[in-house]
Amino acid sequence: MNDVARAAGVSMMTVSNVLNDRPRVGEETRRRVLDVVADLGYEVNLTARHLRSGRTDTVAFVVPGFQTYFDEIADRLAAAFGEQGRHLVVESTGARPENELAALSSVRLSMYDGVILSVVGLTRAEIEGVRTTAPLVLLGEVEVPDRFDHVMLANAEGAELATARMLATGSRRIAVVGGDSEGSQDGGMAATRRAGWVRAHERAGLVADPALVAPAVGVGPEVGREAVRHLERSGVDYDGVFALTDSTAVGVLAGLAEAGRRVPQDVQVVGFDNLDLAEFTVPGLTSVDPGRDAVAQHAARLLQRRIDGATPEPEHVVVPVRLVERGSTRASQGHPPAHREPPRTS
Amino acid sequence: MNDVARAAGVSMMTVSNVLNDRPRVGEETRRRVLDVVADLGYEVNLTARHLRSGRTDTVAFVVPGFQTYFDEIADRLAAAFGEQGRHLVVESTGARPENELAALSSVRLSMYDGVILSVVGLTRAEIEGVRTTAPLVLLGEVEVPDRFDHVMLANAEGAELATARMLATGSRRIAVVGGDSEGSQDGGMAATRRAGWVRAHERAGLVADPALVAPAVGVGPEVGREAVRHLERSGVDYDGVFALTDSTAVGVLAGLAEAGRRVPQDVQVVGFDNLDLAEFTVPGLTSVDPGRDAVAQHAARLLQRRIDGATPEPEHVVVPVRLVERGSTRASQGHPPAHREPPRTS
DNA sequence: GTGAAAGCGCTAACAT
DNA sequence: ATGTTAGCGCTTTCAC
Repeated sequence: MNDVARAAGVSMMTVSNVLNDRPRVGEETRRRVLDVVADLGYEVNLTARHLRSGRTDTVAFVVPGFQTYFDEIADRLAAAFGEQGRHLVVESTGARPENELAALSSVRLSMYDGVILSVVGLTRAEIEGVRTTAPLVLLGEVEVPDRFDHVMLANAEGAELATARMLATGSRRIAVVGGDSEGSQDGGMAATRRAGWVRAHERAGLVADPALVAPAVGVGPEVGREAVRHLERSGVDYDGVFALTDSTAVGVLAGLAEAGRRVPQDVQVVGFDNLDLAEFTVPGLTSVDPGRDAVAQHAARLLQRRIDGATPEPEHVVVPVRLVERGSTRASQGHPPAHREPPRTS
Repeated sequence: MNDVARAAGVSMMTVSNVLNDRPRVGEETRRRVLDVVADLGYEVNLTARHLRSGRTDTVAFVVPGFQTYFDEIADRLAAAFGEQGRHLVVESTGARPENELAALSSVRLSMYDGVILSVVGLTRAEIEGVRTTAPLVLLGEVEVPDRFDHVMLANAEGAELATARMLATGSRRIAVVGGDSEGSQDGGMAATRRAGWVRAHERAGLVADPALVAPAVGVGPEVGREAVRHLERSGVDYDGVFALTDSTAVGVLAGLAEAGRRVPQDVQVVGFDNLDLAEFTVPGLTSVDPGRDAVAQHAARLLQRRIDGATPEPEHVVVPVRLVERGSTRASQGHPPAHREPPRTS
């Protein structure tokens, strides 16, 4: 930068001003500086800028693993922050609580203008211990202390919706399949969604059979297929499956196919997340849509206001869910649902 | 850090030495410093360290989009670099060439100890213009100048393998479905894989029908489903589909299901990438396995030696592929294939 | 509209 | 084994 300044016959300060599009620079000076910059191929050192100004123009999205669900959110976040000239980087904790905690340390936080952390493994107490004033938004289906901004899904409601839907079209033995991410704590996503499954039964005057809860760890398709295999082996009677995530549901569909069960005639299936993929399974997967757009939008908004330096009341957003119906559930009689997609035509 | 030094009664340099696990510090001094650090809750400023030392302990993986294919590579890269105490961050270019170029600018490169860039949209000429000595490894199915390290797949061979497999079990009208990522250049992945499809026909003494090439842009499932719909509408005869990516193949399977075509009896399907998902489609998807482990391993290795400061001859690695057979292709007679997975049992 | 001085927090190099 | 000096490249502050 010194070189540029000298070559342009100005001070470093003027070069800095030009490069940052600051107003009080003469038009001619600006041209000259830019020419020299182009000539010399000069590029600012972002690290030095960061050290001096505290700004990185980069936001981190820290996820438990590189997965489709987070991909779809990351895309939206990247778009939101891109509009304001900020970069998004994605980091993975590998679902290890110690890495989640590390992401909350000032060390890592200081690398970014702000951080959006998807929490799965930390206890409330561990989060409680976090001392930071850096812009931070928590995402995820766990309890977090009041003083943090937090975006989560209406998990219980979604699970209830999914279960009720299958009950409404005749299923009476609905298995719950799937668990939490590996390394996650109790009281997280799985427990909450299972509670929704129970409540749907209660509301219908039925009793959910605990034998139909497949204990499992993990959110991937292996979990779904294994659970179905287990159900088949154990000879338990079932005519519906609520998969805690779409990814698991994909495994459930594979398991049912290999067992020769027809979907939805013999067994109805509903997932949770409404991944883009849900439209392309065979049959199409009825799924709880968590409003990913809303999740990303809220997260971006909450982080933005922290970055802007405001210290508002922390917000705890619960994003509403809806059910998107596809071929893995039987057509419901009478009142057509709001969001059934048009039937596929050849 | 100054505070820590003072409180511990030592100089900043000693604190720095302790924090960096450098050898020449007395055991007692080390204890005392660490105590004070814990007491004061001091944490190093990574930016300052970076500015001074030039080291960030962070490596970037720049991808065209947050997608399953790259997720699976990112996981492996994160593991590889994690072992050496480096962080991996993933950035997306949105498949926009200008962003790929930006990732290659010194500005961005200087943020990281090294960068692995997955190229889809840049022309050879554009890459040629890149002047950088920063540790950089290029990934992807495009031509790149000799002076860069580059890891790519055996695309043509894989496509040939896929096509030949369907020819061997009776398909004679094999459609090619899928395109390049949006924003990518000609001569990339799609062209190369289509060439493999042609060559497989030639080797079998057959002629590939250009009418069976579905012109398409994009690598997602929509592309696959739309292509099948188009084939059906146009009344073209076909009894096999080579999908350029597994993601597209998933859409193909959905399209075939909605058209009432049985897989593999009426139409065989082979994909490319062997995503984890391929094991869970209905039926299971026969797919070309690009050796993701090898891709990640080579990329990590090549980047590592650059980071280590070596300036070796650039390497151009072509990772070999193999075919993993599942239910979307008919059983081959006679010589059983090396990699057919065990049949699913209930 | 432009420049000079100061310093962000750390570490390399060289003392001691 | 520990301390001193200097400076990484930029921007903030204040003066002109």
